[in-house]
Amino acid sequence: MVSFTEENYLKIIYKLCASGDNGATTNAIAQLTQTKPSSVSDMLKKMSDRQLVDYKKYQGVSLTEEGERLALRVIRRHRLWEVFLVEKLSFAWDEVHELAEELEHIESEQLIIRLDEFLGFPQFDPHGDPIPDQHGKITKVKKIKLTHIEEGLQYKIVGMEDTSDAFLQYLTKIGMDLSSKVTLVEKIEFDQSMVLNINGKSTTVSHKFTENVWVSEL
Amino acid sequence: MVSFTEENYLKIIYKLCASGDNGATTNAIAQLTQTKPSSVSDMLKKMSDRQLVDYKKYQGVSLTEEGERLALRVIRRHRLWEVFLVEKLSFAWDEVHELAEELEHIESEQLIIRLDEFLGFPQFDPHGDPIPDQHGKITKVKKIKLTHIEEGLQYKIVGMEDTSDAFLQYLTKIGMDLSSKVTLVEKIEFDQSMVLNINGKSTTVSHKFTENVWVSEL
DNA sequence: ACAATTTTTTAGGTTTGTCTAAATTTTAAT
DNA sequence: ATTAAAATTTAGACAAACCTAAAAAATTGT
Ligand SMILES: [Mn+2]
Ligand SMILES: [Mn+2]
Ligand SMILES: [Mn+2]
Ligand SMILES: [Mn+2]
Repeated sequence: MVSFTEENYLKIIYKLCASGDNGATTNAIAQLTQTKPSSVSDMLKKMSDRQLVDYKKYQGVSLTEEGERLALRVIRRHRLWEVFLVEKLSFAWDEVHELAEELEHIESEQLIIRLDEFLGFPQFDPHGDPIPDQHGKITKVKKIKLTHIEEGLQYKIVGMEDTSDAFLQYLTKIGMDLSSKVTLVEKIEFDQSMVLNINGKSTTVSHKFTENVWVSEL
Repeated sequence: MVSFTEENYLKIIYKLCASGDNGATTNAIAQLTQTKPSSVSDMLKKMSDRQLVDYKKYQGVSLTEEGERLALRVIRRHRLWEVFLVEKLSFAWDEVHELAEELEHIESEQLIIRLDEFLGFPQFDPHGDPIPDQHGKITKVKKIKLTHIEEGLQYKIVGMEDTSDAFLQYLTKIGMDLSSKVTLVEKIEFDQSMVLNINGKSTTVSHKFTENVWVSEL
């Protein structure tokens, strides 16, 4: 049996390891769990004893095979609940994260199998992130950061790096969402900001912004 | 903020007070929470400090107004989730209790409002129990125990006292469910067992059985 | 009324997950 | 190669919710 808290740690460690190539650091985990680094150290020791993570003092941490299996289960549940909330209960995509953060911990294989079926076996969540199947397998999509798009080509938004409410609300404000079509109008060398054409409308966005949006070529 | 555990206590105390007319006892609560009486004593003291219950040592316990408000919120959530699981995810009525026991603690007013709407504002849960509205108001139905039905009249099943899996499975086995139609064929004075006509089929049931089924006259 | 039994509470502990403050290790800067 | 700074871990505590064993209060039977 893996606790609520352990599930949150597993998910966070999974994500930190997936983005960077080396293990997750104590401080990074503390920030995402909203706890102190000392608490994280404690927890990592316990999870290491339980063989959920590979951990050597001062050396960062990564998931064991079992840990990764469990992490992917939580991610699957999180994203399926997000689809449910948006598709069935008509929540906006920027309102569902916190709720899914709780729902993901309901422990029942049957529940998730039936929810998946009820939703029509969705492949992606409302933020464009792939939903692992029952065996933890994820559909990989070829995607690049908005930062690196080229003039003359057409792109489709497929996901966001930052999924904070603030960011998602800003996206809504400038009329960008999943499957929006984008082309590069002009790249400003000075500060790497970009003038984009989003669904026909021209908008200027910062480098920080373009680093947080994933697109794929059409 | 009321914790997961407190919500379970509130619900249990509500139900114990609703059935019997005097307050809930420590032992009864311990049995339903699956804890020891000493743990219940501890918890009651804490909940009393927080003004969720009226509690005097050795005197049993009942809910304050605030406690009752919170209890009804949890009951509402529990029953709405049960409807969701049966109506939308096609679970059987005897499979949903444990799951709803977890889902009921997800904290979000909006979630429940939208779930209620999605389900079409149901009045009763899959076991025939009324669902409190947003303000905690419950639709009362005139109902009697199966034990007290009379010959010559027609009755409809409207709820169960015992909602354990064992009981619900037995009901399924003898072909009785919510809104089944029942008439009394014969009452055996010796042991108070009854021969019933359930949807046209004749079945004999014990006194213990009839004490656990609620019906209303048609 | 009084002893026996049952119910309830108190005392003292445990586990989980967190904290602050202090110590240690690693990394970065001279 | 030292030293300063940053990251991490340890030490010692705490709150929530539970436990067992023992004490106290309430109830029951005679
Ligand atoms: Mn979570
Ligand atoms: Mn998502
Ligand atoms: Mn519950
Ligand atoms: Mn029910």
